[in-house]
Amino acid sequence: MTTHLFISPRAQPLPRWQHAFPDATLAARPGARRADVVWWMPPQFDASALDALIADLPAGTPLVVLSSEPSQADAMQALAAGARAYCHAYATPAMLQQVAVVVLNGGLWLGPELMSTVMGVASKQLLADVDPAAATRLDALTPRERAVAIEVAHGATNKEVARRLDITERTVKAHLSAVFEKLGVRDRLQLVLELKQPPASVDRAA
Amino acid sequence: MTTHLFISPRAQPLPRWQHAFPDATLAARPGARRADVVWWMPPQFDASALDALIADLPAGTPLVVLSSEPSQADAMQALAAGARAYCHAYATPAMLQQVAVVVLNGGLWLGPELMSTVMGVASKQLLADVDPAAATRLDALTPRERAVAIEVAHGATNKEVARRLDITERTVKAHLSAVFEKLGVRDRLQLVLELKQPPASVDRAA
DNA sequence: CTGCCTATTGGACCGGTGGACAGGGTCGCC
DNA sequence: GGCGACCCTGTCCACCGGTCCAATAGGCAG
Repeated sequence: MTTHLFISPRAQPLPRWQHAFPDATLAARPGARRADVVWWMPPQFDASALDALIADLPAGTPLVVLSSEPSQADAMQALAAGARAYCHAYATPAMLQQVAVVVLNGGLWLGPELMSTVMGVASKQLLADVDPAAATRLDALTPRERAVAIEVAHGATNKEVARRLDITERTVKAHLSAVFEKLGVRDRLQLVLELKQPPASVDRAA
Repeated sequence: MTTHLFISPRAQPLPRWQHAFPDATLAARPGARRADVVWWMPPQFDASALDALIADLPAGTPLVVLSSEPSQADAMQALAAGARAYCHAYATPAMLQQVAVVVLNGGLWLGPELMSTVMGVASKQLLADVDPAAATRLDALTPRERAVAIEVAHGATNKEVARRLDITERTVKAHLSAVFEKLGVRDRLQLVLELKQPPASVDRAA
């Protein structure tokens, strides 16, 4: 049985929530509650509150952000913070259940329009970003090392990498040390510079 | 009953496919077949073939791209073309079923690593549209702050910056804190990314 | 003169980082 | 079976990075 936790300042859960998930619990404020899916409906969108909420959630717990007035900007902030879905608070029970199914199975749910916007931008960016120079130098690395290197190249801390790759921070360090060694850089910052610089000029050509 | 169509050049379906979806049909070549979910496993990744395949699919039919050797670059191309999921061809039947559930409910399935990569990049890009703070540049800084920022952007440590500018390491920290604050970044790594990833212009008109 | 900004520095504090020891496991290859 | 990769985890420790608490001093606008 999957458990659902709705976090909302409102006194009563929306009827459609109960309709969709009769056994769901409701909390007025975020807490270190455990649940299979956490639904968050803030009175008004607050990025920092969302960050704090996600930080407190057990790793891997999917968060769905609900909004009575969805906006693209809010959705983006929600996704940036790590939410796995963003949808209308007054969506039909059937749709809420669909969303739950998606996030419970490791998916991302955004609704058609947002989805296409996100995918368009993301794929364009990543195609231009990961493909070119990086590949040539990264192929000396093992797949796992490469994954860590790419995360770091995007600015992630060890803790964040660990969370995203679902490994220990210690393991991240291990891979990272190997990466530094293989690429001949002294720290993560040099790694970023190495991967961002086009391969053209190898400055120690002297 | 949901119908599954596997498109693969191989003569026999993989056992795990049959295990996951006993009623699935197999086709060697793309065609205008109808199905609730289409799974495509190309002998090797081919972006144009993928485009053609998606064009022939009934609108709204989710496509899952399978790969026996997943790569981030291929995944990006698949997503750009409109695939709704990208996963390992030898994933467990349970995972394949999860993927099916996700895409059938309007979700996107990428696996944890790719997912975080995509979301990170996409949200950063889209937020830049919405949040002008992130687009702020060096001209908002005082001359001294700018000098420090540039040194750091070249990969210098605080100690190195201090030596080059002939000031105390402590002072470097002070300037840096101001820089972080003004540019809205959390640390030197984000600063480097901000300065390396230049144009604030997001050509999202398309 | 009175703020206000800028540049500079000090000390204390804490979390992030990277190296140096460890070890555990799986897999494929000889 | 051994041997070497790759992946994952652990502890200890020195160092770096960033923030918070200050303080001093010059320039500039009101």
